[in-house]
Amino acid sequence: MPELPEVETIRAGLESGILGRTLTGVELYHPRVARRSENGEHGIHDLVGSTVHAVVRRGKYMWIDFGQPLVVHLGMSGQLLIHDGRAPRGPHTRAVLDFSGRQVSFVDQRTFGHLQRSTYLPGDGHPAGYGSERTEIPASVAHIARDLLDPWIHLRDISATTRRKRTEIKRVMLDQTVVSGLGNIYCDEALFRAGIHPRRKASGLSYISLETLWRHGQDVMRDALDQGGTSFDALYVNVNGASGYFDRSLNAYGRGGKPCLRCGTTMQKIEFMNRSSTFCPTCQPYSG
DNA sequence: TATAACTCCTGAAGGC
DNA sequence: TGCCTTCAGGAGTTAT
Repeated sequence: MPELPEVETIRAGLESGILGRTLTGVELYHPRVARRSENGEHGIHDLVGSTVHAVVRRGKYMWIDFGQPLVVHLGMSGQLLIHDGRAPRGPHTRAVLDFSGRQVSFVDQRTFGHLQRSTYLPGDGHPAGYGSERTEIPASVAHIARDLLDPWIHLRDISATTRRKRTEIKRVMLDQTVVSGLGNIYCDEALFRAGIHPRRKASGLSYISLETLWRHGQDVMRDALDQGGTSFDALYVNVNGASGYFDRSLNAYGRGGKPCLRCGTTMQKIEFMNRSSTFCPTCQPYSG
C-alpha cells in the first residue's frame, strides 16, 4: 500500500519524467477518478496547455504544480506509470495524462485513489511540501499535517498534540491531521521499534516516549525510502513498474502468529479500526 | 468538539 | 470447477 516512502519514490520518478513538459491531453476512463475534483472532470481537462513547474508531496498526497495544483492521491492501490509513446491501457487504467507523447497512466485496481483539480491557499510561510519552495498549499490538502520527513516539523509540538488525545496511540498515528505519511504498515513498525503497545492511551505516554516513537517513525520511513518502498504484490510499483524491497525488512507488520525477531514470543494480530495490527506482547506490553 | 463507526471498492485467497 | 465469504485499508462522511 502506498505510504510516504512509496509516494516519495513515485514523486521523484514523476518529477524527473515530466518537469518542464506541457500537458497536451487528458483521458479519464472511470467516474470515480475525478469524484473529488473542483468542477469534476472539466477541472482536470482545463489544465491542458499548462506546464509542469514542480511535483510536490506532503505525506501521502502529491500534487503536480501547473500554476494551479492537480492533486494526486494513490489510495490503496494507485500507480503512476510513465511511458514514451502511447501507454498500453490495462483493465485498471483510470486516467492517462499526455505530455507531447510521453504518457503518465494512473492505474488503480481498488479505485480508492483520485485526481483532484484544486486551488492554492496561503500557507504558513514555509515550503508547503517536499519538491518545491512554493509556500501555497492546495485547498484539498490544507488539513493534512506536515509529515515526519518534513524539515519544518517539530517533534515536540506533535508530541504535545498527541498527549492531548484521549484515544489509543495508533489511532493518533493514523490521524493525518496530527502527522501525515504513516499508514498501517509503518505504524506497526514504529510501535515495534519503540516498544509501545498499539492500544496504549496517547495521553498516558511521556514526552520522551512519544519523541522516541516519532524518531523511530522517521527511521523506519528513511530505511524504506532507501529500499524503494514496501511491496507485497503488484499493487505498488514505481513509475517504471519496479517493486521496492522493504517488505524483506519488516519486523512487525504481517508477522502475526510468527515468533518475534527480538525475543521469540509469538506475535499477536488484533483487529484495529477495521484493519489489522500486529505487535509483540512481550516487547510491547500493554499498560494504561 | 472529539471520537468512533461506517462506507466506498476490487481482486486474491481459501473453504466448500 | 464454480460459487461464496473473508480480507486488505486510506480517508471522507456520518453517528454518538
